[in-house]
Amino acid sequence: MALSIYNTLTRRLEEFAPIQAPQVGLYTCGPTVYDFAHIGNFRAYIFEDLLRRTLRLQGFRVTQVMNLTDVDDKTIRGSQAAGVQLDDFTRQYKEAFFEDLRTLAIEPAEHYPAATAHIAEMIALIAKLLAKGYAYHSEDGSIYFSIAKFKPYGQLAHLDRDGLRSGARIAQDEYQKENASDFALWKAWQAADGATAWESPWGRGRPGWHIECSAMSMKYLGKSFELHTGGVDNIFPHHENEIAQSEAATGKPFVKYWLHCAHLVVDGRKMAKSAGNFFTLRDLLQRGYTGREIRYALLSVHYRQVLNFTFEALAAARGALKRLDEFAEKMQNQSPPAAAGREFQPVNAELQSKIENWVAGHVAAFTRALEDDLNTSLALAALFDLVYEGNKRLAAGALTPAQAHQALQALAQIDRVLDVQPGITPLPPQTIIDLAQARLEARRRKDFAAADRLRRQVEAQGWIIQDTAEDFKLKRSGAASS
RNA sequence: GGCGCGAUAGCCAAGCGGUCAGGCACGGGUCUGCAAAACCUGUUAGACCGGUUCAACUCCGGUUCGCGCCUCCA
Repeated sequence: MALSIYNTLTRRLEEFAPIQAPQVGLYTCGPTVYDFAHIGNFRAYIFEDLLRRTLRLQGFRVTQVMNLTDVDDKTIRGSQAAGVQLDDFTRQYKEAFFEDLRTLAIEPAEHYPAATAHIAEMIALIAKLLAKGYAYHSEDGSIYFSIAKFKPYGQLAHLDRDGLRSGARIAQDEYQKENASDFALWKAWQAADGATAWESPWGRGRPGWHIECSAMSMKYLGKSFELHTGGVDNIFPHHENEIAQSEAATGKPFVKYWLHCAHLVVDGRKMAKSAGNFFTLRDLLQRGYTGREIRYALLSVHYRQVLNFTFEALAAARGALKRLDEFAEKMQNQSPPAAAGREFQPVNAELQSKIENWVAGHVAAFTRALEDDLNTSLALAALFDLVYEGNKRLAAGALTPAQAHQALQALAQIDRVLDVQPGITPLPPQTIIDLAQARLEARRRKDFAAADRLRRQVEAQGWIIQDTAEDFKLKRSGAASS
């Protein structure tokens, strides 16, 4: 089965077919680096990570580009408020962004072009649009794109010009434009811009927002490429304008598949600083949640569904991961010693085929779910079916070491996409180990009162003792995670 | 007004015209000194009104409610 994805352009589920397999160009709209990114942003980046990993699993060679918007109204305003140069202001948020990506196990893209490093490319693109008659000068020296000149305008958002006009807000600089829906390619310098300005053939100024994505995506991925993604709010006007600029300039189709993820709400309401339900990744880490828990929570809902982010959902993610961790550990303990290092020898061909039937079936179901427009909810169900069946066999004493090893390999395969790293349990501090050891000794003396007291001490510090036949295991409890 | 999305059990969340989604939480049981984990087992569904059909949570129409976008918010 092939990968099918929902294309915003056609509003249909389509089979994914690259322009020139196995190469795939993927442009993902990145952050505006004026503040720490919030979990809504990360929902989009995790969706893009999922897409990227799924494509790679399918054997495609992905070249991903994620832009960094480091010049716009907000970054300029922020740098001025902070009293520092624009570069210095945005640098700290760029660094924070990459740190957050690592926390969430988001695979790095191949390119992270910054807008300020591509002014020349943008100027060249604008010059081309002027030369072809798609753009015009306004009185103040800005350059606007004329949507009236680009007939297919509205194809992505499925808006017609009447629809645009009737509901459009009145832009402050509307009097500068021929049409209220025209958008800026180049903004003439204003006093509010301070020192932030570049020379252009049309005087000092700075680029409009949309032009950076056209210029940079085509620079790194070519005039036509496969995939372009972002949040649903980007459909209009940002992506619509990108199409207009790019196709007007090149005369070629810009992007084959447009994918957009739905928004995230918190407690059923739109996330807003004023509503007190606004969270950055850092806020959540401070509250004791881990990157993998947040990653799991964001991954567990289909990308085109509005995701209701709650602390209850994070608790559920923690519980689900615990189940995966326990499973991975059991399978490790049951695996043949040799399997840790190298390939083991299956007992015989008949056994081998049985193993593949039950383990591989779940992996196939997982893959099939992803191929169905990245249906992670369904994919996770397949994963937990594997867990359930493995546990059941183990409890029945019917799980051979070879099968346990197969289950582990399946888990590893699935985790190439999920990357929640099941089975990696943190080492307890020595004080906890000492307490648990003391309890074991009390238990062996049958001094259960002392043993229970020691157990409670360990639990108070966020650890759980699990007795085994020989000694004990230590697990983090959900209550006091870090 | 325009474009679009949704309503499934205590919470989160899928597929499917008839047959177990899955996770979290909760009840009972097995196991355990007690636990934990695991297994067995149980409880709570398809907003509302019509229609199509032998059969609708699933298809069609309508109603209600909620949400997103409509010029620089992922």
